[in-house]
Amino acid sequence: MNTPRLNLDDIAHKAGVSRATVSRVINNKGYVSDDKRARVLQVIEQEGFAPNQAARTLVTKRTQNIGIVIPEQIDIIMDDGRYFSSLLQGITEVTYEHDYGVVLWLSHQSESDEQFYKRITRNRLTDGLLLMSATGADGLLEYLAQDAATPLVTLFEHGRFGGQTHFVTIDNVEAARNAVDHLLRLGRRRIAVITGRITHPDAQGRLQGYKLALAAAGIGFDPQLVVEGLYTYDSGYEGAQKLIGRGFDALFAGNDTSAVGAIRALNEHGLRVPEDVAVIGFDDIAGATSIRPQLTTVHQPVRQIGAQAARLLLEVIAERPTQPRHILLPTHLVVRQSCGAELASVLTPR
Amino acid sequence: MNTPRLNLDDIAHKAGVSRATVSRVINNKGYVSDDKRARVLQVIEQEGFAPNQAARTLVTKRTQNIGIVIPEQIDIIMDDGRYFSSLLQGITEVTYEHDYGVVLWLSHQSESDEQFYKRITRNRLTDGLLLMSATGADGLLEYLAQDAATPLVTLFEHGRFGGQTHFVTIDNVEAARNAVDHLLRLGRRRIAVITGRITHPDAQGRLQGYKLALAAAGIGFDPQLVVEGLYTYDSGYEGAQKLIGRGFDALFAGNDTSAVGAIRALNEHGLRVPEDVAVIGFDDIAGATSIRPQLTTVHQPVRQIGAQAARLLLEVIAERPTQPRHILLPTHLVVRQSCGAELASVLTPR
DNA sequence: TTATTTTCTGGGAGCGCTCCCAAAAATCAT
DNA sequence: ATGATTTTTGGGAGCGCTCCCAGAAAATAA
Repeated sequence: MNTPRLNLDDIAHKAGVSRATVSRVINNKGYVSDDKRARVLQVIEQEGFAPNQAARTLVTKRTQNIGIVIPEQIDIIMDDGRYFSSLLQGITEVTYEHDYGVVLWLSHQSESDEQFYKRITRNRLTDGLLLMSATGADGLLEYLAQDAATPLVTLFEHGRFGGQTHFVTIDNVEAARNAVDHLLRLGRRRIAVITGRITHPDAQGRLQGYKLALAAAGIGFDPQLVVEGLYTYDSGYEGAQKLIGRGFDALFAGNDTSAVGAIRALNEHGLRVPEDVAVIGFDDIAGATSIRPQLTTVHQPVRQIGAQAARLLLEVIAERPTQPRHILLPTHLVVRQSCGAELASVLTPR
Repeated sequence: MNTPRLNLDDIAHKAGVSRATVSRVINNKGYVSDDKRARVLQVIEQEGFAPNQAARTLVTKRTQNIGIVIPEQIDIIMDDGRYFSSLLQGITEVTYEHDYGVVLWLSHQSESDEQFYKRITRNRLTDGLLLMSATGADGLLEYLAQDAATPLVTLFEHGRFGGQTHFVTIDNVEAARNAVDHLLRLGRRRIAVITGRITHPDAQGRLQGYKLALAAAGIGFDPQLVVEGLYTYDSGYEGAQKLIGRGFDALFAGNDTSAVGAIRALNEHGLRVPEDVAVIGFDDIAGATSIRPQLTTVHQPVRQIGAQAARLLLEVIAERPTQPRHILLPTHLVVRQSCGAELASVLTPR
């Protein structure tokens, strides 16, 4: 039915050389004379030949694939469409360069972490895995992290197994320090925070950055101004409600979604943003520009995170390092309206 | 370094049978006595054995993978984060059941349609492809559609090669008919439309549904009330501007994004939504509930679209039908505020 | 020149599986 | 009982590749 595909022997025959020589040319290793190489390359080009990946995998034990593991609880993807596509673009940008394929693993409602883990792992379709961060995927991470045979890089630092795996994340401390610093420079002095779940390294880092900024400005830390949230709209809304009455002129939210919730609560209590309360969020989700006031927020270099993670994974696959590698990427503050920079006399450009 | 994985012979040996018998058990074909089958299954279970996929692929020529092809111009994904993840969940729901893997192909800025096509096609990592709809991916589709060796299903009907490929889409005619009918039942009589690019089957179908609804209500079709848009915010904004002055009391937008743009324009001209103009969008994007008034819109069964597409692809892989198969999925109208149903006396429940 | 090293080449084995085929065992028909 | 069928089993070939190894050819040294 289908024309059978050519194989190495066919190419070898057409080029008047042996199968082994063709293999050497394709893999660019071992000795092969210039004229034969040229001849082989020409035949390959002309026939549009590509070696059979399955046969290659069978002997080399390498699939030239990485897997992206997406636990069902893909919270952040839900918030922002561009997030996932940017990440994917970053990842494939690198896999493309290195001629790797990408396979996707989504967990399925009906399966346990263990089943999911086995499904991913058994068929050996991949040389390594990229685990998308998701709260609630701890069980899965545990399986994955303990399986030394499967190179693993996580996107963002993960709760329990945090430091033990390779990961790429953003510099949360610095990002938060910067954001809070911005508020301070705008003259705000009572800065409240709605954090993420505080067991999470991200949330911890952001809180620490907040403290550092205050300390640098000689302002005491007031635990009354810190509320733990969940990165959800509702937790932002409720967090702001708790804070009202404690007296604050600025709010640093753990993420944009909770910032939006908080702004809603503030407005309902007659507090204007940014006049009465300056607000800064985190993530720079797509919706950040469509709410009023437009949200000042910390922009994450999502595409680069993906690219770096892929790059790191390929390194791990090649080098099998024993020490965990961690990459921190810088963020930048996107100043819009909610921080009140436009109102203030002291402006921080850029 | 790594413990070598077990192979069929190992399992055969442990179970006291031959390799061929183990294969028969695993693939559930051919004769094998009950006791041997049981013995083999037990050993497989106990050893956590899974056959080497590469070796299987090598001989069967089947990869047990489908590919999802995502052209760079992933417009709709950008609009709505839930869209892509829902689609993916639908797809993987089916591949999971049928024990298929999913590999991802994103096009890369620097490569031509032809290069992308070859990259996807050469390595033969997949048994078939799912092409994500994207305006501007016509060139790619052309390559793919002409390659009879690669089973292809497109998500939504695609412009030029429209009917020639297998596809899954929604019933645009019916959806639009329904939406316009809703407006009519609310007493609106002058219903304007901002379409998508009219060369696109989706847009054509929606326009046709509009006409059918008008005809059924005995209302003449006024070409003055039809404006071609591009599914973008700006085109919605501009489309509404063009319409203003032509006299209309309702607007059916080609999608939510352009509906939002249109509402903006209407408001700027002092027209209230829904009091002066009732608006209905299409897609039910995540943001539809966060704008004011909340958008009445046509909800697409995204997850089902993904699932059906995957199912169809598996069928095509198995049966290689010569006639193109088309699946139309029903939509439903989500009544919120922008259509003014709350104001009207005549209400259509559901 | 011959001996030695370096470069180049092809044949063979084997990765782990499926599938074909022939033979053995069990079942049925006569 | 005997032969004809049906069920069950294992061995062998081969999918297309990489890699090892032995030998040929070319380059260099003596």
